[in-house]
Amino acid sequence: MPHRYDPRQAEERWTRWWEENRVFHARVDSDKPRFSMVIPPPNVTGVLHVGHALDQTLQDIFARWHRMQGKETLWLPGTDHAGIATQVRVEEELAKEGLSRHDLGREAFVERVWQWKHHYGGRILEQLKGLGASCDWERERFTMDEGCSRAVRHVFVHLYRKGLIYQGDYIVHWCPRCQTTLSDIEVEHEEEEGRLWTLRYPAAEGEGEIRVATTRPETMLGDTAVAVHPEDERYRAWIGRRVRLPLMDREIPVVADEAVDPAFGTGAVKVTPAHDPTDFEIGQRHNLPQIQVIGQDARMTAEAGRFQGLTREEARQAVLEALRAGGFLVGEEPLRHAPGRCYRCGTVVEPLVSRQWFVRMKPLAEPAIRAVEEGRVRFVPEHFTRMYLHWMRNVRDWCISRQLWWGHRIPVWTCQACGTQSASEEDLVRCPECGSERLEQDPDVLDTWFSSALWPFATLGWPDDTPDLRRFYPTDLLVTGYEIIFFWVARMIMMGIEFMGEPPFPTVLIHGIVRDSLGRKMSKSLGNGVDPMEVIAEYGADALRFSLVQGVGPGNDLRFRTDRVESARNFANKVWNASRFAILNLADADRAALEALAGSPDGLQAWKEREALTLADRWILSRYQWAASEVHRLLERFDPGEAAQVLYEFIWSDLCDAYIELVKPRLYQGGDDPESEAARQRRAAQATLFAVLDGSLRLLHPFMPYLTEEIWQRLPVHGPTLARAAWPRPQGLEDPEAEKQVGRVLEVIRAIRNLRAERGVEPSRRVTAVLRAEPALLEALQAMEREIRALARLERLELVAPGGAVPEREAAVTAVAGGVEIYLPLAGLVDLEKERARLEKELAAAREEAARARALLERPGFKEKAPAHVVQQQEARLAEAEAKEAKLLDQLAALERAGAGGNGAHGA
RNA sequence: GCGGGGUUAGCUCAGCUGGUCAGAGCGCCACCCUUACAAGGUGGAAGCCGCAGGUUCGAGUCCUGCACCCCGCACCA
Repeated sequence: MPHRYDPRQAEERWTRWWEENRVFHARVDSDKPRFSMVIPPPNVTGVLHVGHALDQTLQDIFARWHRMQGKETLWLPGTDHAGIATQVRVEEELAKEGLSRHDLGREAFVERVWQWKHHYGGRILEQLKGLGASCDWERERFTMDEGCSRAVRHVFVHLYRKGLIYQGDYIVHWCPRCQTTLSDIEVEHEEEEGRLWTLRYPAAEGEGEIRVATTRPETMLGDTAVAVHPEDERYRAWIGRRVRLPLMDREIPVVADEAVDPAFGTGAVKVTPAHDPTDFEIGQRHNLPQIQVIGQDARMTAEAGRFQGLTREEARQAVLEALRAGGFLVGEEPLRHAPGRCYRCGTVVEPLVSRQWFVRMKPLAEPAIRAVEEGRVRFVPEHFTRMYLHWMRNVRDWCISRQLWWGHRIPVWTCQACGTQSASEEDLVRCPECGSERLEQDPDVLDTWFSSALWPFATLGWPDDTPDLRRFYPTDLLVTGYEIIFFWVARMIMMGIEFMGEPPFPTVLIHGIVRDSLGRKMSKSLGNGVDPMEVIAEYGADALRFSLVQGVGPGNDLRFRTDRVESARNFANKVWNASRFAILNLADADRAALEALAGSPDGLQAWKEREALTLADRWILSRYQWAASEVHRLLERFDPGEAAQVLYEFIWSDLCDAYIELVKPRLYQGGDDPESEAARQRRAAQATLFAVLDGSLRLLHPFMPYLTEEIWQRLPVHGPTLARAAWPRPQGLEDPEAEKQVGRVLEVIRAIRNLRAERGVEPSRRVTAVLRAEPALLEALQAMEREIRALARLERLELVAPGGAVPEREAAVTAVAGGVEIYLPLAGLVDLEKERARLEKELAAAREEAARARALLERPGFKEKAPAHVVQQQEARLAEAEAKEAKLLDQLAALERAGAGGNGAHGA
């Protein structure tokens, strides 16, 4: 076994082996309890970023955990067709050939996108395999595959017939670059520096003028009114009058509307119903005409008169100039505002009036709200519930039509003969009303999220009643980031209830986003993204996974730091080397004996030489038991970050730093005679080491699958794959007495090491230690004498009962730890002054400790009201501190006598 | 404006149902290539747990107020 873990070759090998052996395949016909989960489908054009890596790692931990618990585990992978992103990608490719999609025509273009998808799409899933994701790759799905497409049509037609999908002329967000509509949540607002101009609109008749403020002067060309608040005294007289719109020479009315904020700007607002959502609504209320002055290409239309053809930006300048020239521009000031931008490309969206398809949300939202209120769907951490409910209670209708070619085409046909509009699951060739074959299908496609909303059941075969669907729906857990709670989670809940009669999952585990080391969001424009594949190449997939999980607090964002990955890599190497040590020392172990110990719930209980286990063995088994139950408990609470921390600390501190060192003397001792005491002790050590290592690898496997599988396969006894080995359950190994005693022994060892370090004793120099303690403790020290000598690097260890002789004060350095008085006779190294200083410092600490416990115990009401075990605990703490204080005082007194009688340091 | 989150060691963050909880990683100091591991070992320094009150026998841990930071939603003429 090499002395360093090499992730690369292990990862390649096991990725292949797991897949070839269908280790992650979920059988629909097994009678085991099931666990099912669907992947949040990544964008088919996408490449893995570190945010996916976190999301996938969390899911994989739960999938592997349940699989090891014997559940028939389905984790279903796939991608979504990402309408805008994919179409844009292929259009860019075409552009290099000097072509546009219109040159190809719709059919050929869509064909071309499919080709692209087959070639490049889904690379992200290959990357997921490299991360160790234990998906059932045989069940990979795509939102545009045949089954999902059928589901989409079925859903559309159902909602259409139910009156929950309607078509209407509304103002919607239009992205001039992507050339499509966007839903409300696809528009992002971020504050930036803008300007607020004040314009002067003169009265059409009579005297006066009204001043309006605007951030978009170019839209004034399409103004069809000025609005003021009905209660606003300043403008009361203006209501009903008309003003003359500059540049356009058009008379427009002044109307009163509640939507106007009298405190903002001048208190009067220009109304452009065709280019502003609020103005659109004002226009509806007052029957105002809509004049579209900006087109879908973000250039001025013919309605803009002499400004026709200019871009929005050019028009703004030109309009301002013209206004200024005409004396209509009366003010300009800076203003922070947040214009809407396309979440895909960042272009400022243009609100435009057009005919679009909408989903009526209220009827769908109500049961989805109830499901969460009644706890049938639960968010973890819980506070995301409020976010969900708040949004759902105020939800607005969802614009689902997109002016793209790549996507599910809206299954609605309009008869050119009789004008009937029909929705149909099958392609319509004949008008159901008049029988005409002159039918035209709606040109738009559906929002990608419309199909994603069906993901948990469409991927299991719905609308057919399939065995998969019956077996694996509803799923058991959804893991995703908070940024898509509205986009995806809420819509899945609505659709799941509407079409399956129950929510698609009982639990939604929400995590934060991964930021860069400075806490900034990762973005292409900043160039601060981290490529997980590069991280994997350098540190290994397990290290990346572990560093992400370790850094994750419930629902919180986390910063990606290379030093954490490095630390996780070091941990992997630590596990590797500890295992290497164990495996080397298990070479001659009795396989049959180990067999009984491997992963068996009562292996150690039933082990035939159980009585040979030492205090140290019982200690590590107890610690292991604690770690195992903690990890299990924390995973049940959906807190893998804390679980990872428990494992890290148990393996590194207890197993590696303490137990392996403690066990070395026994393992290194020879013994040709298998009946000898030495041989028995050695077998006990091997058994314990094996049982704990085997169990630890199982516990660690969901977090670091490759490393653990690679090691596990090298154990003298192992199964076909750790991925399906049994998850450790309680085995009754708790041993409080052993924990306490070994805890004290370790304290003593640390104190001796401390004394050596402070006195500058070379590590290679063997010294003698004299320990004085109560009989009960003495027994433990006696039992572990060899281990103490090894770890504290002692030549000799003398154990002395209370009152027994200890070295002369001037000839030894001393300490008190774990209830034991420690004397190190260090000829020539004793400095009485330093000794005094150190002992006094310790004494102060002990006194402080005692004082704290005493204060608590003496506090009025404490003994009466605090639970008994807490009182006992504090009493024990006080007794311990007082005992230590007494011992230190003894040592100090001895020091005084020595100091008075001698001249400090001299040989013993 | 409504809602949520955060403020704990130099840095990044854990601390669940209030009672050894003052922790980890990285960094820092000293010593050590001790036969699993220098991607390591041993020892060490370092924090009045944002501020002010309150509840309680007892509060980083619960409540109230305040300050600063972050994020949703709405508004953004």
